[in-house]
Amino acid sequence: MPKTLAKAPQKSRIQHQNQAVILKAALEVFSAYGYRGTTVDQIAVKAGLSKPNLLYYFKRKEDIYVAVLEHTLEEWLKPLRMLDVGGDPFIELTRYISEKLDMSFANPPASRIFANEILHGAPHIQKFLKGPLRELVEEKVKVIRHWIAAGKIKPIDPPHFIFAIWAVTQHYADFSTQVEAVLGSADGKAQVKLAVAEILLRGLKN
Amino acid sequence: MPKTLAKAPQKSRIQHQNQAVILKAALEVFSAYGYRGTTVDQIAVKAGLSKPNLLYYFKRKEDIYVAVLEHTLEEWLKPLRMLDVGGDPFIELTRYISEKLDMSFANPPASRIFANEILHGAPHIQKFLKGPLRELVEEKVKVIRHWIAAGKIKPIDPPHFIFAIWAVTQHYADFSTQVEAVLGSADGKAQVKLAVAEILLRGLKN
DNA sequence: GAAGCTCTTGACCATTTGATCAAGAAATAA
DNA sequence: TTATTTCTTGATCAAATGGTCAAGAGCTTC
Repeated sequence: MPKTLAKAPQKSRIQHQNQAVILKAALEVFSAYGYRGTTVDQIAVKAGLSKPNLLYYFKRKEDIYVAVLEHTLEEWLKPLRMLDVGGDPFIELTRYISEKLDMSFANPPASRIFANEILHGAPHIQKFLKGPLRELVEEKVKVIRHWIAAGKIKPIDPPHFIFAIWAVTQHYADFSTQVEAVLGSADGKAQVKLAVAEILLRGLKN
Repeated sequence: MPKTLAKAPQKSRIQHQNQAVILKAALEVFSAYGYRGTTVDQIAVKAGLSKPNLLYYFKRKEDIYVAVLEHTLEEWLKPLRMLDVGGDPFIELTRYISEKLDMSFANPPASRIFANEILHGAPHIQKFLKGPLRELVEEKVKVIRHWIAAGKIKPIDPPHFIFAIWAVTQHYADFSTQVEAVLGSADGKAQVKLAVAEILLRGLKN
C-alpha cells in the first residue's frame, strides 16, 4: 500500500477520539480561567492524559486554544443563519432569541470563551469578525430592513438591534454569576425567555 | 511627637500619588490581559516604577487587582443609584442608559475588568454582588414596579429589564472590538445612544 | 510474528514571574 | 546638622510552566 503523495490527513480512530476529549476539556478550562490562566497540565488532567501526550496531539498551547475557538464559532452562527425573511418577524425573532438563550443555558463555557476572546481584543478571530460574521450581519440587516419596509415591524436600527439581542442573550451565560447573585435564585429558563422576548420585541409591534 | 497607638493610616503625599499612578496603570494592563495575563513588571513599567518599588506599595499582585476592582465598583453603581422614582420614567431611563453608555465609551477598561471578573466567576467580588449590588437592584426594581402600577409604563419584568440595560450598554465597551469589526466604522456615540434607547424603551410606551 | 507505524510517558530544560531582601538614597523631623 | 523614617532598587530566589526528547508500549498490516 504505497503512501500517497500528500501527507495523509486522515485521522486514526484513537486520534479522533483523543482530540475530541482534549477539545472538550480545553473548552472548560479555558473558559473558566482564560488563556493565560490555563495551564497545559490542567487540560491534560481534565482530559485524562499526560501533558506530553496532549502535546503530541497539539504542538502548542495556543493551537489547542485556537482549535477550541474555531470549533465554537461554527455553532455560534447557526441560529442567526436561520433568520428567514419569508417568515413572520415576531415568530422568527422569538425563535432566534429562544435559541440563543438555549445556547447560553446549555453551554455557558462556549459563550464565555468567545466573550473572553473579544474582551481581550479578539487577537485570534479578527478574520472571523471582519469576514463571515460581518457578512452574515449585513445579510440579516437586510432582512430586518425588508420587514420594516413592508410595515411588518416598526422602524429600528437593524445592526444595533442585532447587537442588543446578542448582548442580552449572552448576558445570561457570561454574567450568570451576577444574575444569580442578584436574583438570589435563578429564574426558570422559560421565564427568562418570556421576559427577554418581551423586552426586546414589544417595541417592534404596531 | 509621640506615635499614636494605632498604626498611622495616614498616607504621605508621595504615597498617595504613587498609589494613584499604580492603580491607573494596573487598570489598563489588567483589563487588557486579564489577571493571570498581566505581569507585575508590566504594571511597574507602565507606572514608571521598578517592580520592587511597586511591591512596596502593594505587597502582592492580587492586592493591586483587588484595589483596582474596588475602585471601579464605586463608579459602577453611581448612575443606577440616581434612578428616581419621582421623575418621569422615560426621562429617567433615557438618562440612565445615556450615562451607562457614556461610561462604556469613556472608560472601556473599567467595564472590561469588571466583565472579566464576573466571567470568571467573580471570585473577588461575591460579597459586592450579593450585598450592595443586590440591594440596589431590589430598590430600583421597586421603582420600576411603582411606575408600572401607576400606569406610567407598560408591564415588564423589572430585574430582567435592568439586566437588559446592563447587557446592552456594557456591550459597547466589552465587545467594542466586535462592534467595530462588524460595522466597519464605529457609529457615532449620539447615534448609538438613540438606537439603544429606542430598542430598550419603546416597548414601555403606551 | 515481524516490521513499521502510532501512541504514551518519565525525566528534563529554559524561561517567566511573583516575591524577598539588604543596602543605599531621599525626604522629613529633631 | 543629625536622627529617623520613608522610599527605591539591583540582585536574587523558588516555583510554575510551556515545551522537548528519547525510549518504550501498543496497534496494524503483511
